[in-house]
Amino acid sequence: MLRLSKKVDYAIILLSHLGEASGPISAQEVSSHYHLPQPMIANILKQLAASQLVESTRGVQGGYVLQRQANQISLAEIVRVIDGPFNFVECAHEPSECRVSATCPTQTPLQALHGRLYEFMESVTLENLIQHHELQPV
Amino acid sequence: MLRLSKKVDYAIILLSHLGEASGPISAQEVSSHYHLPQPMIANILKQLAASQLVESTRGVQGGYVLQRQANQISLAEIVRVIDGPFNFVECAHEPSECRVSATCPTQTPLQALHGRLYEFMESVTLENLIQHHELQPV
DNA sequence: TGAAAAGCGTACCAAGCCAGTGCTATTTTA
DNA sequence: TAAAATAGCACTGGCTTGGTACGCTTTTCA
Repeated sequence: MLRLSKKVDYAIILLSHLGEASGPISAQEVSSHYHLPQPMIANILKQLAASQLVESTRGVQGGYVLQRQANQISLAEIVRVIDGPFNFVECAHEPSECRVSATCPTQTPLQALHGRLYEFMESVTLENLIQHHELQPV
Repeated sequence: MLRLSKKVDYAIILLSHLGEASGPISAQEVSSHYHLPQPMIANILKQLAASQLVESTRGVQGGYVLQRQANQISLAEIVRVIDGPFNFVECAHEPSECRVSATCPTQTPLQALHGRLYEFMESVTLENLIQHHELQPV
């Protein structure tokens, strides 16, 4: 639990791969390179394209390239695009949906915690993930 | 996604409540105080007791008390006890279960990321959550 | 001594989510 | 015009999560 979804894992791999390539890469290429299911990969790339993280070219010799530089793409953004908004605790975005928000003794610190994690994930870029850089402190 | 499970949320509330109480608190008391389902609360307290986070006393006037001081209980431990081992990425504990571990370009940095998050969650104590303390940097 | 208050153990279930699939249409190039 | 690609859907099976049920033991107290 509390793990990145498989789709996010795949997205990170895909984006890293694109980040290191020079030309457009097709879903087919990536899926055969990593032995991952092609339809899955294709779907994720579609999502990334719809969210303007990658640019797509149709047709023969088409494929995907990063739309921004790797140091301009944060882990938080990747997660958000694939899995939807990041909610470490329910009350972070929808306090009204929490049954105990009126009496909850830990709401404030949990929201602070959420903020800290979010900043952390914002600070980690695709470039960090590609280059095996030491991750800088939060 | 990437959120604490409801059970962990409840566990944090429970433990905070116990941390601020003087005597043993029963499942009944907590559930009526926060308007949470009693069987759910009882189950979580059982788990916490089985994991030596809280101490239980049976019988009339029985209930639960923290077994350690609030500054000796980390968020990581609460999550681990309720949800099982924390696996931000699959490869953090079971590289063999990852289909692409041989060729994955981001394994090392993701594991580093996992380590950073884990340390962070280790560093946040129940006391922090109770006292609305500023969370210290990672 | 027995009823009530509390925890213990374990099994169970329904709804929702996630990983993965399928299909058809469109675009581009050779 | 065929082949290689993306685009846009809709669908599904299985696992996880949140929550429930039930019978048992321990302790207190009238």
